[in-house]
Amino acid sequence: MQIVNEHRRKDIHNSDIPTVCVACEARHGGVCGTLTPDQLLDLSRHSTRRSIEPGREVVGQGETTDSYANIISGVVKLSKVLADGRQQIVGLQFAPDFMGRPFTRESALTAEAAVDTDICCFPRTVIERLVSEAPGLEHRLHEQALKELDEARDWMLTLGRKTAQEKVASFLYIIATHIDPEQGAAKEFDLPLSRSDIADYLGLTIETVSRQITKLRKDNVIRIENSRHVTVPSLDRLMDVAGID
Amino acid sequence: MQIVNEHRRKDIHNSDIPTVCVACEARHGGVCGTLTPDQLLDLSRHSTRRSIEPGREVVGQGETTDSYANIISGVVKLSKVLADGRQQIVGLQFAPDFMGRPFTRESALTAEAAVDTDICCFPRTVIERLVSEAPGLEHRLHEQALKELDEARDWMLTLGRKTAQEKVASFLYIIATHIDPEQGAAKEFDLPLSRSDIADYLGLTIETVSRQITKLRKDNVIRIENSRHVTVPSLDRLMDVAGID
DNA sequence: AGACGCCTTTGATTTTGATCAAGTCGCCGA
DNA sequence: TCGGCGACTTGATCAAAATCAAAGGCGTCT
Repeated sequence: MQIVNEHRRKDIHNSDIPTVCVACEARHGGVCGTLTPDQLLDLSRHSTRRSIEPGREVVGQGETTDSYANIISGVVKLSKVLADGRQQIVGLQFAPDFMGRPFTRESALTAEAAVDTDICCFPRTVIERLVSEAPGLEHRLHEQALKELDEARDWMLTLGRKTAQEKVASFLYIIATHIDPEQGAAKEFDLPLSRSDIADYLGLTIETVSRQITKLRKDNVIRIENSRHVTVPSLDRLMDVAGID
Repeated sequence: MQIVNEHRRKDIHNSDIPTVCVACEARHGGVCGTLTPDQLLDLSRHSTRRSIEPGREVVGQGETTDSYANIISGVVKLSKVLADGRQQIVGLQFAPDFMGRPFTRESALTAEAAVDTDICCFPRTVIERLVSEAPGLEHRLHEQALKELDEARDWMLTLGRKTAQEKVASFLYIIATHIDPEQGAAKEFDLPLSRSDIADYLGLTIETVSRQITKLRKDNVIRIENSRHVTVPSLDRLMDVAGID
């Protein structure tokens, strides 16, 4: 595991106010704005940048989490497994999301990089101290939790009530709009997940995912190259197939 | 809709500190402890008690929510529907949960009483003012959001990866442990949901739910009277069938 | 280049749960 | 007491997705 942790004293000690983490030069998902310059400096001093290759586990289910992290780039899968190995991905986190589970030491999930991912970690003790000092930070974490809750509930509708075809289209829609949130235009992107991951996200098997992707291709809803690179000519068409109003 | 709103000045103006909402005599899911007596009085003055019969909608999907509520007794279903009418229950709220969606005016879901339910409502303006004054209240709301997020993700595993039998057993397990959280003992309770609601919660059809309940009965995992009253002789056995480790 | 391994696709068959279709049960009101 | 109605159950059949099985592509290592 590659650790990069360089604190640039020059940025900190000169007169301009830091608004960006000195360890990773990122804004930490909007948190920076909720902190005073001193608090940001405090946070930055304790932050550690890590690069994670696909498939590497960040936190295992049931392990103690002792850090929070901000995703600088990449995609992280959050998943749960049953005793017999059946697996369900319960959330995807994209930059610049926060990861971490406030106010509990046990992680109920496994977090794993889906593609090459850079994160910036902070010890929970530092975050919890800052939360007690800066109410704006708790508000920011609260908003993140509410966003994840909304996403989880949307996905429950997909898992419980949509057909395989609609599920796959819904997944492509999520990725397409995350990669490039602009409306209207044709979308082109690389899938951050393997067929196996997509199956675990959708509650399907690999074979069903593959067949449904083939069907979307044959129906000209999407184009595919190298099994990972996707073009969506019309997002409206995709939404229609996905059952999104 | 029945409105009960009686403010007992005697409780407020005598010397002892109020720790309980004067409108409904409840503790509002632990919120009371996060407020000063003055703030609690403020909240109580604006609170309104409502009784809701089963099936009545509290807030419709897409409607503006202008109040928060604390569930005094009963069960509330949170659900989402697709354009063609397919429905998914995305959460159940039991007393003394908080309901309401902080920091947004649009409700993405429908909230509906599953059984006779009493709630105590506060206007969002009051809650949001108190949040800005009392950081402990935001913390309390944050914890509620995290609890709902955990429950949603657990349920995603059920929806995506469990069989019909495991789903029904998982549902019974949730109800059993909510009604009576004590470990070990045999559980006996009335189902707060109809077969149709259970189906919408589990992503199944009524018929499948019915067949699986019949099977659990024949396998002596549960006993049933009047199709609503359930006895679970061994919670361990139920957990086993539900695939809960 | 060739061989191995992994991911993906495609095909044949089976299974699970959905759908269609009658019943049954309990409750309420005439 | 009898209908009638809604909620639930049960049975027969069907369809969607899982499973089993066999390729096909693509990158990498030798």
